[in-house]
Amino acid sequence: MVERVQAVRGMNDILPEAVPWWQMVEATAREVLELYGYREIRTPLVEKLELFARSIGESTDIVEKEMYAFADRKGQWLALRPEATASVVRAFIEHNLQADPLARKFYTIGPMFRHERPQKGRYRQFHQIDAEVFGIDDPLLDAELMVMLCDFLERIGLADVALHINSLGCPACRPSFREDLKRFLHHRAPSLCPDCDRRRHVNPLRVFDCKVDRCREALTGAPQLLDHLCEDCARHFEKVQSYLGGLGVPFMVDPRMVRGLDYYMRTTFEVITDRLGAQNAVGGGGRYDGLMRDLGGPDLPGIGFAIGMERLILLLQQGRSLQGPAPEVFMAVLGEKAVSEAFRTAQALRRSGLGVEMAYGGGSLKSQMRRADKLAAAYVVILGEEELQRGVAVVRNMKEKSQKEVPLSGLVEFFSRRDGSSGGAPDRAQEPV
RNA sequence: GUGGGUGUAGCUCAAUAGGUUAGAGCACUGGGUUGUGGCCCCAGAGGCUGUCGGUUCGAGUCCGAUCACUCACCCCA
Repeated sequence: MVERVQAVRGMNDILPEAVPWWQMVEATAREVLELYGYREIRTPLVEKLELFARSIGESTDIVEKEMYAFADRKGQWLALRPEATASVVRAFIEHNLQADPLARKFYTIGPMFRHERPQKGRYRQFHQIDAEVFGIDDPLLDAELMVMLCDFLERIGLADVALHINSLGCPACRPSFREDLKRFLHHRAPSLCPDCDRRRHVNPLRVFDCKVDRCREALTGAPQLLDHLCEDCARHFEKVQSYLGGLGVPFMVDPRMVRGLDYYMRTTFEVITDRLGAQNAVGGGGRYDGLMRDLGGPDLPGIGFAIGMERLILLLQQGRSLQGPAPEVFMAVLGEKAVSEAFRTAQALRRSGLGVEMAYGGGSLKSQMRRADKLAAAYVVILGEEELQRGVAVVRNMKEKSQKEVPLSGLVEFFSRRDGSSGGAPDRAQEPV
């Protein structure tokens, strides 16, 4: 037997059955984000490796061991994007978009790549909905961004998720806190897990979200980031909270939430679920005011988030199904002579805007009816030689189980008259059978 | 990268302590009066038991390797 080529590990096919979910999520994302003034931008999947090393951080796991990096035919180091922010910032700088007063809020939807061991909710090619805003440091925007995220999640029908927020401080206050924390961790070093013992040198803040009990205990009495915020950061964070509170958006301050990309500062946030096993973050983001400058652009503040579409859809699918498009009309044909006329009729109906499926290869009327039923067609148009001679067709309403004869020349009109209510793809989530 | 679990029909699963021709449900195809769907009944098709090697008279079953899937660590969306 011939050996079969399989898909690359961790990279999934999205089959027609699942596509309605993806389309629903994407359409809702576009609708909601544009309501808040975001405009779509599309950047390449491949960038120079350097872009990610400089933005995400050389010592982060993503850059150190998870990137799909390769040299092209001319020896230039490239990488498949592991996230979207760096690319959007790059594009903003490259096209000098700060000159365009309309270009401040962006979104992009597409695949990202990280070479991790796949597991539930974590794949090597995965998809994100990503939003970024440049040039606004008003805490009102931080709040609006989170409100928008919650608004979106609510509209697609995701209820039981929690918004966690934190502030990571800024270059004015974080370094001194970092030193305090380092000193503290130095004393507790013997009781830390090996990972954290390493982390306390490289990225001490990350010790906070270690899940090992030992480490959690060792951290009691540790200096708190939120107590060390400078005046500006403290005021900023306070305003964010008060704006959120003002709209009645439930949130939780989580001082342990530290994010894994180096560029984050001040406001960070995550949307958490307890229904996805280990991968509990459905979406997350934060402020990155120094990033654009570090990438050689103007010194503009930035903030953004990313939503993991696979995780989102896993949650939405739990116990529910979403129906795909069904044809309005199924053309059933009897006898060779009727085929051409049926084909012509189907084409005329399609041009009038109806979805039409045909009985290819003929078969008994019974089998054709069965197929129409499986496809969930609203109507079956039956054309046999007998009807053909009289210039009519039988139109059967599958739901009503009623049928009548309609002149072939009047078919398009017949369907256009009852258009509006019956037409269109059913797009509603349904309970399982 | 590290550990655990699982690979039998398109899907979900069976197959007594190794023992003849590997079964069932769903799905699929055809039929149950001539040209009418869902329910029901009948029939049919569909598998080198992930792959390679080993033990044995004999392997779906035991052993090893490999690949894949899966869960967890790690990391993150």
